[in-house]
Amino acid sequence: MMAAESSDKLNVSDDFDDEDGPVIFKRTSATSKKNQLLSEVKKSTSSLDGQTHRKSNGQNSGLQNCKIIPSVKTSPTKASVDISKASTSRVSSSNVKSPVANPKVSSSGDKSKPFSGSKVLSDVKEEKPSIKHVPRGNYEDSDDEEDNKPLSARLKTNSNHNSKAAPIVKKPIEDSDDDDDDLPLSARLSRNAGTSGSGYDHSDQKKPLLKVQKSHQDGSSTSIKQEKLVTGSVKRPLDKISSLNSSVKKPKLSDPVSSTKIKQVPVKHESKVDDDDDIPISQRLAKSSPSGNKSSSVKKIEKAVKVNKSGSASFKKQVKKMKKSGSNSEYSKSTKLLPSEGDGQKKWTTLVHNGVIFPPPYKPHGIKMLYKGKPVALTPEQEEVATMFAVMRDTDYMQKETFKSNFWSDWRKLLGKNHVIQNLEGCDFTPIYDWYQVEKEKKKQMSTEEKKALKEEKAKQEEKYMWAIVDGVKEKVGNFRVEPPGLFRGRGEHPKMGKLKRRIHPSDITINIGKDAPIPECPIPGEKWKEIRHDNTVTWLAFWSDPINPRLFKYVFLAASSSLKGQSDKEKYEKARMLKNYIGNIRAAYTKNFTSKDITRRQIAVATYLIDKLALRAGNEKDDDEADTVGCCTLKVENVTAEAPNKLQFNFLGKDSIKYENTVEVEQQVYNAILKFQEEKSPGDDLFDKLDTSKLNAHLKELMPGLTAKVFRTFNASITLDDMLTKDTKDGDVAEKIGVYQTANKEVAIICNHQRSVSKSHTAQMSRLTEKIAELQGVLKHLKTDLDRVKKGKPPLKSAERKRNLTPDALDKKITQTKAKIDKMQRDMKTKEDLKTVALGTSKINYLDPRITVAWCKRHEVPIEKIFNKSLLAKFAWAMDVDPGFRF
DNA sequence: CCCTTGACTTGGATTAATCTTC
DNA sequence: GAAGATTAATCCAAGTCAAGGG
Repeated sequence: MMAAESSDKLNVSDDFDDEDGPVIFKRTSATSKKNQLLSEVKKSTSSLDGQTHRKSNGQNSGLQNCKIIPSVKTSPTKASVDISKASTSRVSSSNVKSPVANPKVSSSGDKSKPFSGSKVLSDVKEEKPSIKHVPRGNYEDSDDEEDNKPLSARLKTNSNHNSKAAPIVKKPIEDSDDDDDDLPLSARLSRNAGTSGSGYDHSDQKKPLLKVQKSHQDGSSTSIKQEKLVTGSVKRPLDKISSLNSSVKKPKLSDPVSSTKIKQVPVKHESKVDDDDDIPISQRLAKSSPSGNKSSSVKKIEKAVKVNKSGSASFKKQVKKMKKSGSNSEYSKSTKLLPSEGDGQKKWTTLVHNGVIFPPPYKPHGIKMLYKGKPVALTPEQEEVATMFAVMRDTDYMQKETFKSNFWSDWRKLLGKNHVIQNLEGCDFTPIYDWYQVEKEKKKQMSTEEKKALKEEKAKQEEKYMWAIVDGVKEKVGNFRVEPPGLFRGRGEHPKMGKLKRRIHPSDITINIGKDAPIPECPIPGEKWKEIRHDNTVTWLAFWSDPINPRLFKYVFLAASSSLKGQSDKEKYEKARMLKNYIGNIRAAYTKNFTSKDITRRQIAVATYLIDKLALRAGNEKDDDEADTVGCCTLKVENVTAEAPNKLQFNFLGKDSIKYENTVEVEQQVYNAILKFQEEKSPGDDLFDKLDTSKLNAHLKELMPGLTAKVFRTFNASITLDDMLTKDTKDGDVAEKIGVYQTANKEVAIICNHQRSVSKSHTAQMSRLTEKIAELQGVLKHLKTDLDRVKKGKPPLKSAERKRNLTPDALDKKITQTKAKIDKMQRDMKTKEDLKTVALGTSKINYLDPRITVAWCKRHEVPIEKIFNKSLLAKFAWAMDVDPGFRF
């Protein structure tokens, strides 16, 4: 077997690896092309580049993409693309300007700090502004600058909305009265007045935010000079393009694609929704919705497709072939179809991959567990499950009755009714547990060489599953390993915890692959796949149904670094940025509805307010066989406690059963509305009884194309980061700047309630640090004494080990050093304590527009690697060449 | 509409790899 | 160089939201 396998492997890898043809970095979209072109050129140019670690295999174009891309190139593509949708906002705008800006900026940049910053900004903005359709155009600049307004001012504005807001505006606000609209709502109103429960104290953190009032300009100015260094030139195409593609997806209403079609849609909405007011804001605001769809043409047929260095001839050939036939024909076809159709749903043209890999079969260990003190022989199947349980002895699932009883019920099915083992209480798994500990120890004791060899062996086996070729580009596959059997570990009080998650076989798996691609060989001899599909409207490569909940599926997708994922990631952020242009009106609209007589409207208004201000999740309904957690729409009466005069105390379990505790000051009308919603209800009743996520999102969509509840979280997180970085970054060394970044990151994590459990060793670590500090303080004291004595001509105190005679100067220096060391330790200790329950990673991965970070790094000469690790760099390859002046 | 299905994003914990320290 | 700490990668559960069917 082994032999056979390995040989297979070899072949495969060969396939991927050979050739050398032009290395293709990206997939065939317009974007990628450009990148490719330039990549070579730029290579050494940009500093970023230099720093990034390039992968040897080249496949990871990501980094390389960062390079500069000639903006020019893009236009052609675009132009063609847009024809039909010329009207769409984003698209058109993008074509036009941006490229220009940079150069000038850089030149002026050096000196005039204050201004340079704004210049940069302006170009950036230009992107949007130019677009006529886009709601409110260039105000961004001003906005940015004004975020600094004192809280009070903002608050005021905010409240003002009531009166003024009323009519929804027809056009995108030119009057941007509230410049601070862009700010997260939280910033505007003093948020947590109270304290937050156990978690962390929100109040502290926010305050700083509010307080700061300096101007942003300095920040940007400095950055500018950098631009040259870093990027070298003007680019930005990526951005634009992205915007092009971005909104597309499932455009439905918003999809500008077919302008004709679209028109009708709006109308419909109007009548439907607003009663009092009139037209849905969205219509008014955005007359033409954004989104350009990437026309099929864009996709174009990349003939040149080759896998980077890999790809055996045969493989390659296949690919090529497919491409031709497939994409070409499709392409032409699609163009003819209705505009919207074409690519609308199409996610890829050719797709080649090798399927999935299965966990090894169970190897019985033969250790006998005890039942009522006596050894019991188990069949391998029974033993396997017993072992899963035995091994979990140290986890706290063992204290949960649900876990144990679910386990027992499933295990008993394997044992059979008449088995000697009649109950779990009589079972003693210790022998198995001990055996497992020994195995673990053995593994740990292996020499480094052995470990390495083992690792390599595994890598070799998996190599062929790690990659897929999508439209001719080699991309990493995210999770190609089928989940091994185990006991289900639900979070929180999950009713199904402890149930046996059975082994998955090939016959459970559906493979999705290109029509012309070879069907992956089933890795388990004698078995076969459940089904083969060729569905290019989805991105999954394989799926099986979840053994715990058969209504759900487990999918195999491409990795985050793939351009398919990157593209949608970018679209997500573009949508959130779009919200920035609508948020003023949205706030005005919901504020007005706080007092609507229509209770549904009022609930929608209040819910939207909470989502905006607190970044709550939407809150879909859940089944009884899931943990009982809530989001905004599913909040219960008991989850919100009113505290006169205008505070609300939230306390509930959110996603993953993470506790959300927060007390915030809210608009008086919101406070009143909540009281009203709670009237005559029991604690367990729904607070928003007239609402659910689909109604809420349907409403949001009327306010802005594509808007849904989750967009607010992205928006809130990213705008907060952008704002804090701009405000708080000062001149200083890199470490200080990174500190600013971390502070902002932490703020975002707190807003999003991203928590982590404190590590077991936390307390120990803290006390160790305390000890060390005390020790150093002792040293310091001695040094001081010595210094005094030396000055008086006396010899230092004996202390043998301690230094011999030192000059006063030397002692002085030592004292200073020691003090610094103590200081640093104390600071480290504080941040450690502060962050013990805060998870910074989640927001970095999912909520913070990487372009904010990249642009900031460029402006402030912070190496991007200090902020993004390798996988983040790969994931955010699409953001690397952002203009240094980029603002969210 | 409402409910179910399907597909994709988000998220904390676990595990593996790497860096620090004594 | 091993123990400890940190960080990165992996794992897989748990959300969000669109769409389809009745």
